[in-house]
Amino acid sequence: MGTVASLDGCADPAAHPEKVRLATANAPGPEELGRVSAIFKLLGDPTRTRLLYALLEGGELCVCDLAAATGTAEATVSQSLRMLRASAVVTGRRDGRNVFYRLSDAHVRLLLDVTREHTTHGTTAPRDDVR
Amino acid sequence: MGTVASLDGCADPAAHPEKVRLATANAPGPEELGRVSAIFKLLGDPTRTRLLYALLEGGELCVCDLAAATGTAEATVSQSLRMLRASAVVTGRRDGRNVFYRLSDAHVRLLLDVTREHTTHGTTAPRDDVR
DNA sequence: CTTTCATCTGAGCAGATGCTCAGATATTAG
DNA sequence: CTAATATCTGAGCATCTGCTCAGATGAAAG
Repeated sequence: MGTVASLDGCADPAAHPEKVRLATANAPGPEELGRVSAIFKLLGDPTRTRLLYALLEGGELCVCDLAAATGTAEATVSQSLRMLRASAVVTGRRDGRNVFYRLSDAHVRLLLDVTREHTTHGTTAPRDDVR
Repeated sequence: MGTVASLDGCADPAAHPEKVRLATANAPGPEELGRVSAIFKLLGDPTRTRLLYALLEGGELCVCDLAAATGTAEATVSQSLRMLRASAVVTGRRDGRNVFYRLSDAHVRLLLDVTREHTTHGTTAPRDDVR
């Protein structure tokens, strides 16, 4: 049989065991993967995305400012911010009766920038060119 | 009345109209925002996240390889890839009976890298330190 | 042509998600 | 103290989402 490196065909478990092993070995473990996809899921809701871009542009805003800037009910904003805060996407700072929120760190800003650029002049044209 | 720049209090529509205007002006429009959050939503499902990190590490894999590498049914993998392809997150290339997928561009790789780093040694410790 | 294999697709269902509403909590003003 | 304001929270519901299953499609082999 020999160990032919690259042969197509997809039986047993997989066609390219080496690559598969490489992928499984270096990929994030279950827990880390959970955290990562949780972050993305948070950014994946339009309401929360709106809030985050408002913070990206506005710098630091309180709940009612965010509500006004995004056209969202304050209760909704508050709940959204709670989730974002729980995953350290945003950070809250209390000042009197207001709580001011901002993006937590440069990572988050980078994510927002990169993705916006990707969709703007990216490869984002909906395609289905495989077949 | 004068134009006092920064006064707390949150009536009328907002407490800090200037920042609000800044945020609303520079933020992505409805359509762009839809595309952006759609991208994030795609990355926010654990199954799809797994697939993407497998591609990030493995380079280029066919459907059955991805199924094996991620422990996911092939039908599920195929459907996930269809969504990812529709938003140009991955790209498919047919070779014989196999279809090989890879991450579309550097933007996607950057997103995966940045987020993984963010969760690893990031500010990601779940906190609720506002109150 | 028929068979085989890899991939794709549609339907149906269990589970998750976000918004709204009403009320609680916290902080400052009088 | 009480009143007022900003933010937070829990419950309920309408909606969406992803997985599974069965069958279709496309490409190569006999």
